[in-house]
Parts: sequence; structure tokens; C-alpha cells
Amino acid sequence: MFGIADCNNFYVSCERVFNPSLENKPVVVLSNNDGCIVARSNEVKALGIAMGIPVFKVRNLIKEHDIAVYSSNYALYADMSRRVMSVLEQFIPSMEIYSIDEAFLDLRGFSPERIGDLIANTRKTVMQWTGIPLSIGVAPTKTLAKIANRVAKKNADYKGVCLLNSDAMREHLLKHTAVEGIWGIGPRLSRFLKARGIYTAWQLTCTNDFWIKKNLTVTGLRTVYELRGIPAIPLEYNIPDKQQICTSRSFGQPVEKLNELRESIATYAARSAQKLRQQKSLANTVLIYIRTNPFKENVYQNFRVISLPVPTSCTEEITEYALYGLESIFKAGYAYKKAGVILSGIIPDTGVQQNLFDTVPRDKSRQRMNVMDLINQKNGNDTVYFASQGIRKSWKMKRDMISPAYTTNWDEVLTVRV
DNA sequence: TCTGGGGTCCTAGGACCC
DNA sequence: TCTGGGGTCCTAGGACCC
Repeated sequence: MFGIADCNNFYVSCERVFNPSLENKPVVVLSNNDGCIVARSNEVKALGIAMGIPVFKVRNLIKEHDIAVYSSNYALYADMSRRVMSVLEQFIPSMEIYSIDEAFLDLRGFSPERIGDLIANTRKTVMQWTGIPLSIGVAPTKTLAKIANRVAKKNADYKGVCLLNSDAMREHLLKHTAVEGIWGIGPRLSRFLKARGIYTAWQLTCTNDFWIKKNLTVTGLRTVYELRGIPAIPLEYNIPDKQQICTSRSFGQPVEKLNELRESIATYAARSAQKLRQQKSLANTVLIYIRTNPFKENVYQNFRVISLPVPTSCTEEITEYALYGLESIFKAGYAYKKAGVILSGIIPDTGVQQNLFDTVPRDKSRQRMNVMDLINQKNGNDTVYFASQGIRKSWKMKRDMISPAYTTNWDEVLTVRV
């Protein structure tokens, strides 16, 4: 059996842990730059406010219902996630961290009679030790566990835990699951299936394999197998290295000057290079892009791909090529809204193919990067950084309603008065 | 006024090899 | 008049996830 533990309204729950006055009140958390609604409390869901909607479109509802609004506080959410995962791991050591608020659990070593108690106990302990409520679904495959999880979350009778452990139950739940509720079936495939009379997960499992393979490719076929109770998507125990590393942000305000764009590209290049070094890899290719606001007139967007002469993870080198790329696509007279840096062609940093004509003193730059990373690790990110990244950063993203970093910054630790 | 960020996998088609 | 068979690698584009 596989389990999936999924935190309820995760970002909202994190805010509530340190601000209990938000309990039972409508709360939303916004995306970066305070753009869209990305987390909603149950009260907000009940009002019919959709996931991902731009916040300016629901300003009236927010006012009318006195909804508490927060900018996203990733320092807090990442740390709370780490805590939740470490508690889960104490109960079920073999697991796959699937996203910031979800983990698949390997329950194959546990006797079937014990699983119910184990899961209920795990859930209770996570709540007690971290303050984060979660739901757990258990089933013979990951895809079915996801369905069980939804049931556990939506139906209060289940008390946050749903065990899908019989064929009768599988049939019952699949008949009550719409195709768009299946993990792996997105909006486009849902429309496609419904147009052909397939509305429920159960109907999908009764469909011919050849037809599925032809129309939904092998990924669709894997999903159908999983719905039938045959595991086709294994647990990933160790996190594979990223094949692509991307850092991109929208700007707090439109940016017109090349200088400010240079600061942002240098910042994103440095962040990407840092991520690259964290996984002990090198990149072969740098892509940079800039774009204006696509919802407005006078649109311009462009990108530039640069092949590096020798694979590297050195910030100076990556930044230099990224800025060179920027110069080549920058056009004056536009109000830029977003920029990004993407590293690809990623390989391990051991056994690099040398270039006969390489003139860069690589040992020295590697040592320099090591020292920088150590300082920043010990004293906090951006304790030291390159001047090209800018100091004032007039373009930096908007986070007007951010809560304190309660658990990661000594200056922002909660004060309790007796 | 205001519209997120970061990923993966699969397929088709083109270029190339012998 | 007639024009093979069997591969690999790479990329763009489209789908999906949270």
C-alpha cells in the first residue's frame, strides 16, 4: 500500500500556526508579487473564490467578507514543510517528498491491520508537534491514494484519513470521481474525454488499452493501470538532480532602464548558479529572457540561448554570459515586467571534459565560490553578493502583506507575554 | 493600478549515420 | 520503369504537476 500525506490549505495553515486569531476566519495567501490567490482557507473556498485568480478581480469580495490577505512567506513555509516532513519520516521512514506540502509514504512493510492506526497516529502527531493539519489517503497505487486523499479531505466523516483497501470501495470511489479529479488528467484531456462520453474515473478504467495509448500516450495508460489497482508509477526515494534550473520573477514595478534589467538578470543568474552548486552540477547552457506585461499594449518579449565554452557553475562566468545575452535582446522604449535565467545541459561536477583553449583559472574561481557559499550558508543568504546584482533593487517584487519569518530569523521570533 | 514560479515527461519530425 | 532498412540524437511544442 501507498499513502499520500497532504497538508490542508498549507500556506494558510502556516500563517495560522503563529497567528491563531486567523482560525475559523477567511484567509488567503498570494503568489509572488502579490498577484494571484494561491492558497485559500475553507471559508474562502466556500465563498467560491477560485484558485489562481488575480487578487484585483476579487477586491470587493475580500472587503465584503473581511478576508485576511497575506503575501507569500516562503522562508516560513519551507521551514514548516521541513518540520512536517521530519515528523512523517519518524513514523514512515521510507517516503518521497513530492512537493512543499505533500509526501508519498511507502507502507509496504506494515501489516494491513496496523496501517489504519499508524496513519491516524501519524496525522495526530504532525498536528500536535507542528500545528499543521493534514489528510492522508492510502491505496494500492499512488494515483488511487491521491483519490483517497481527496475523499479524506472533503468528507469530515473520514476524520482526515481514508483507506482504499477493497475492490468494492475502489469501484465506489472511482464512480464518484470526475475525470478532471484524477492525478495526471489535466484540463485538456478532461475536455477530450468528456467529448467522448467518458466522465468518471470508473468509465476511464473500463476503456480499451489501445485506445488509451493512442490518444493519451503511455502516461495516460500508466494512469489507467494505476486506477485499476496495478502500480505503474514507482516511489522516487532519492531526489534526482534537476535537469533544468530556472530563476525568474515579475518586477514590483515596470522596468525601462537597461541598468535595472542588468541588476535583475545578474541576481537571477547568481541565484541559479547557487542552486546549481548546491546539487554539485555544472551547466552547459544559459538562457535569458525578458518580457513586457502580456496583458497590456506595446508587447515585446525575447530570449537568448548561450552555449558556454566549458561547463561551469561559477557565478561570475554565468553572469557575464547572461548579461551579454541581455544586451543582445534589450530594446529601449518598453516597460519590462519580467525577466528570467534558465540553466540547462546540466551534468555532475565530476569528470568534466576539458577544453584545450580554456583560459579561465578554474581552481581559483571554484575556491572563491566555495567561500562565498560557506559565508552565505553560515550568515544568511546574500551576506556577500556581487555588485552587479544591485543594491537598492528598485525592481524587486512586491510583498506588502508579509508575515514575520517566525522560525528562521532571530529578529522575528514570536514574543509571548505572560 | 493590479495577472506567480518552478519543474517533468512524451511525441513528432528533422538531421544524420551505415 | 524502378529508389531500402534500421537506427540515434536533438529540439520544439504540448501536456501535466504543485
